[in-house]
Amino acid sequence: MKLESVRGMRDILPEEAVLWQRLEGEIRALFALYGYKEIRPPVVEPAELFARGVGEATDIVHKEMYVFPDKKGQMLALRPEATASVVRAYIEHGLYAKGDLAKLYYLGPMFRYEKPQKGRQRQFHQYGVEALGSLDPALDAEVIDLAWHLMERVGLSREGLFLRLNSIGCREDRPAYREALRAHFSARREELCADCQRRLAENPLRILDCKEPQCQEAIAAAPKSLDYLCPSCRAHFEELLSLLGDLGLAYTLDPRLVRGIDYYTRTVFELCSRELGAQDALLGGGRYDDLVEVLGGPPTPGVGFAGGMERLVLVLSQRQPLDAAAPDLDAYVVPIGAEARRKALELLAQLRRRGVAADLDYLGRSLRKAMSVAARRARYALLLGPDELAQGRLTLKDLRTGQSSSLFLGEFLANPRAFLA
RNA sequence: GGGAGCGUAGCUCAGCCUGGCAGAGCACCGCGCUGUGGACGCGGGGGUCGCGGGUUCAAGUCCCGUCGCUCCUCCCA
Repeated sequence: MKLESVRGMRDILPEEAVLWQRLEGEIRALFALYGYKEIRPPVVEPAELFARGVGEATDIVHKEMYVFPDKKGQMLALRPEATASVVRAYIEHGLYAKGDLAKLYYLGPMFRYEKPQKGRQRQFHQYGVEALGSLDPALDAEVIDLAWHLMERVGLSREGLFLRLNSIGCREDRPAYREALRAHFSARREELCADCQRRLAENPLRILDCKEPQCQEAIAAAPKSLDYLCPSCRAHFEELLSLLGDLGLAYTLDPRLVRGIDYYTRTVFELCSRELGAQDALLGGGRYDDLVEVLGGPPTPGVGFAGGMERLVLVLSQRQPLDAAAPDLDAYVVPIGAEARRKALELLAQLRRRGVAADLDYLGRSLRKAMSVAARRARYALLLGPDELAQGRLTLKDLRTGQSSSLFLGEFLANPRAFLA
């Protein structure tokens, strides 16, 4: 039997990994710029954490979570998202007792058992931030500013993106809104699709998300969560909109935006790309003011977002195809003859100790072939043959211009950087 | 979970409809050029045609199953 990677879990090969490294670097740098510190929770957690945190009834937990017993029968889960883990760690280590906001970020693999397709894998990677401990709408605005800033930083223009924004209110507002939706849709039950008739009983909020044409009219006429906000939630949302205006950040109010995780309260948002297909959400997030308490900590509000690495890589690489031929070395050493090769190994070791990225041929290729590899991988070739050995020199060839020059080995090694501009 | 399309060389794909020697381009290796890459020419290596079963004198081609990928639905990152 041929061994292959598990369905929905793919290899990121060196060519693509270059882009991943660049993105991860920019993400870390930007998060640090906003005062977020990295946290690395485990990939495996008690299954119950997600059942309680994300919500037993959500698709993510109910249908898509990898759950398995360990050798003692404890039910574990591969994390389907990281917010619940971060909050668990926040409570477990008493981070709320440090007397300040906890601003945390993470980067890593998540797992959901779904049908794989473009922009959706079973093992995928998310980056995200969580700010725990303040209800200030300025923090919502900061998180959204960070999201926009990150997109700009990695090279995505504002024109190709749009931010969907909504407020779904706090837990006091929810029952009244749910009833209003139920009343509205019950009256028009006949025009709803089969799925939505079922949702009517289970969770009428979900109907807003439906894309069936036959449901659109009823959805358009549905009561909006914004009309059911309590005075404090309304004030919070209005302040957020005003702050976004000050920061010049575009948004589209979307009364249909509900999101698929139970812990959200008040602000919810998604940043989407116009250049992707069905899976167009690059990142999504919002407030979760009850989550810390639900997971056993002191009442603590929180806000954050999570973005998908794969989707970012997808958008970026479809605008700018990956360059497989990009040189990865400063210099390629090309020895001629057995004696020169011994000397070349020594030269190579010294170059690397001086911070010069260098390599040589280990496949016994011909000089011609070695030069061709050199041209592909490095800007400079360092030739070392009997002639050079006799004089204590080496030949430096600039592979871009084709110009060669002869240098004394000692002089070159004293400061190789000076010759490898 | 439901629907559609596609799996042939490392990569991109042709061949399948209408069964009859497994192909092209790129990449790789060698030589022309034994101390110098990109161009050119000549030559070469590489394949259980995704996997399993069936029909047939004969299956890459037709049928069934299965696995994988892609798209839609769904869900979301």
